[in-house]
Amino acid sequence: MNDESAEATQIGALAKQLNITTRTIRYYEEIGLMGTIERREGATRSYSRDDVLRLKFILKMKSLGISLKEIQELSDIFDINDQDFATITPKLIEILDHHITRLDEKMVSLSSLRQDIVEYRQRIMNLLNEGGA
Amino acid sequence: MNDESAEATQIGALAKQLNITTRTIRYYEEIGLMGTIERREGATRSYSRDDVLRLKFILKMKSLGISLKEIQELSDIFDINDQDFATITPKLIEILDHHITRLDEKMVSLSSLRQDIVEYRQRIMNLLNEGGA
DNA sequence: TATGGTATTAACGTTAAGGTCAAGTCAAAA
DNA sequence: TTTTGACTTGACCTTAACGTTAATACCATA
Repeated sequence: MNDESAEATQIGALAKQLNITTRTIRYYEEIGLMGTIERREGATRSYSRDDVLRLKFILKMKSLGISLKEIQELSDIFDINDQDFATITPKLIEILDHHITRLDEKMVSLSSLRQDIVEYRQRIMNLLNEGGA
Repeated sequence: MNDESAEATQIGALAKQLNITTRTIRYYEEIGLMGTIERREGATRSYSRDDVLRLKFILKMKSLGISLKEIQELSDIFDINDQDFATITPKLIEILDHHITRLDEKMVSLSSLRQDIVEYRQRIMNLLNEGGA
């Protein structure tokens, strides 16, 4: 029960806590999303409180529909600036704004698609009625 | 210039006409979307007017966001009923309606996602302002 | 006859985000 | 001592809709 291990978590417990699989956590590390994770006795990953916060942040972004590739951009800034909140915030805002714009575009596109389908559906119904009359 | 070849098209010309690639046309045949295509001299595909109509229908469905898998359901009915319009129409309408429903759900979901992002964005801005004050 | 243009099939490559083995290590418990 | 349970890396599998390349064949033209 020393100060260091008191906070440190292993991958299995962390996965359970966040309701994801260990594969997912390792994958995020694999693609460079998690920075460097310390190893116990050189093998087992040991997650510090900061690591956990970072992972939670990644999951939060994901839940907002941000792709892992985009999260990587933020993650890079995390690495460079060592979690300086004021530094990453502008980039974060930028990404969120960009995403909002994309969502707006997507909704317009879906709405137009819906209209097309409804019209096509109507034409088919008309054809069917003409044929039956 | 006999009656049969007058209508028949080769794959390259057809692709150019519809602005898709030959690979796409062969792929549709590969996954059973196109039924059986006749071969000239046993090798080269020869597309009849009906084949072209069928391909155009597939592209129309695709442009409405219907997946190839869903189009297959219709295609199966095409094969069984030999292009009987009145027979495939109910299924077509059903698929279109289903798709409209899915679009509606998707739009609701995107809208809610947008709300989440806006709120998260706001919280970040607040944090930044508090930190700066 | 050589070249160019079209066609054919087969089969691997691509993207995203992990899932699913396989085979191995290591420590605690029975 | 053997088994269990957690961890490790590596590597192939998945979905959709084709793209791309390879190797081959046919036909017409210069």
